[in-house]
Amino acid sequence: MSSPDRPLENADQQAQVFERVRKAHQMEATEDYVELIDDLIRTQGEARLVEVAERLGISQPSAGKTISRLQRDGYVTSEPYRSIFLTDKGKQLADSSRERHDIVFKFLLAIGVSEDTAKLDSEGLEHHVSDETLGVFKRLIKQHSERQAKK
Amino acid sequence: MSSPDRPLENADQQAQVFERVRKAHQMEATEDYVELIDDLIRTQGEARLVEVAERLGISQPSAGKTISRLQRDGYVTSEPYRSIFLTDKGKQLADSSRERHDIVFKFLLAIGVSEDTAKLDSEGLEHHVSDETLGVFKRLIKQHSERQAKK
DNA sequence: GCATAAACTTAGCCATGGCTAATTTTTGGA
DNA sequence: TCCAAAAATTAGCCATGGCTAAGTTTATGC
Ligand SMILES: [Mn+2]
Ligand SMILES: [Mn+2]
Ligand SMILES: [Mn+2]
Ligand SMILES: [Mn+2]
Repeated sequence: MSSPDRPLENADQQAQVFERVRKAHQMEATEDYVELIDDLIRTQGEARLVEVAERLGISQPSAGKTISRLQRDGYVTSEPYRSIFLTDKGKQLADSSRERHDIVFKFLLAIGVSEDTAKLDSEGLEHHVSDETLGVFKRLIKQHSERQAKK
Repeated sequence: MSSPDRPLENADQQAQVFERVRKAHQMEATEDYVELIDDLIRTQGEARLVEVAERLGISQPSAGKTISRLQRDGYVTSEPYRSIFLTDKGKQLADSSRERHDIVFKFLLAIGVSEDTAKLDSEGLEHHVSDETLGVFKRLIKQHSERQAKK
């Protein structure tokens, strides 16, 4: 019942792979928050903590603590009891995160995954896709839409 | 410079998406550890903490603490100063994790991603791929290998 | 305009997963 | 055999990201 013998790869190389995943996870909350805050500002005119917490499915104090960290790290500004604003740095990260998220989502649709599943999977996948892979995704999205147009 | 107006989705739905990502992250360390431990047992005859830590790129105490948790949760057994063994539950998780990891890796190769990037990306992506998406990946891997054979 | 409700903050708890320094146990070579 | 090196453990630190309970501020509706 054993799989084919994969020889172990070099230990250092493998360590670098795991290190990269840890780095991605470090940025994950930041990316999801700024993307969500930007969405709320666009559609509601402002981003309130209560709405951020509700959409993330966590408590207000939990969301508030992370917002404080984002402020500390220069992604957002916010005065006590007021709504949340993105800094330039935060807006830039929101834009690039949304773009990447959209590409992953559309790619999943293009290869035949359902809307619901694509929405679920892309929320986690987006943070682990390299630029190289993203480029391949974009190419296949384009091919798919061209195929659709021709039909 | 604004993107097309995406209306906000339902808050509850969105919360469920994020909740699913949090669940996936809860399992992530467990899956990576049991997969690695299984690889070490297959190729080295045993899994030593020193090797687990080296390959994850973390300190021995950090790896040891997580191994304790895996033991507490029934994935591994290990006596003090001895090597690490997988329980049936751990072996099953290792097998299914490796299988999923391999599918993601081979899928990336099939769509034209380089070996190095596929190795990097698949280590993070694997934990966020649903069964539905995995099925699509498998289909496309098969199509690709058939195309290769025909050529 | 005032009372109540909603929003937010504060305080304090917990688990996970990193770390270093110091100690203990095991192992292997002279 | 025994001693030094390697492996593992213990202790104690930290950041992140969850939580609840309780208090404060702001907004709302009568
Ligand atoms: Mn996103
Ligand atoms: Mn996300
Ligand atoms: Mn894996
Ligand atoms: Mn992994």
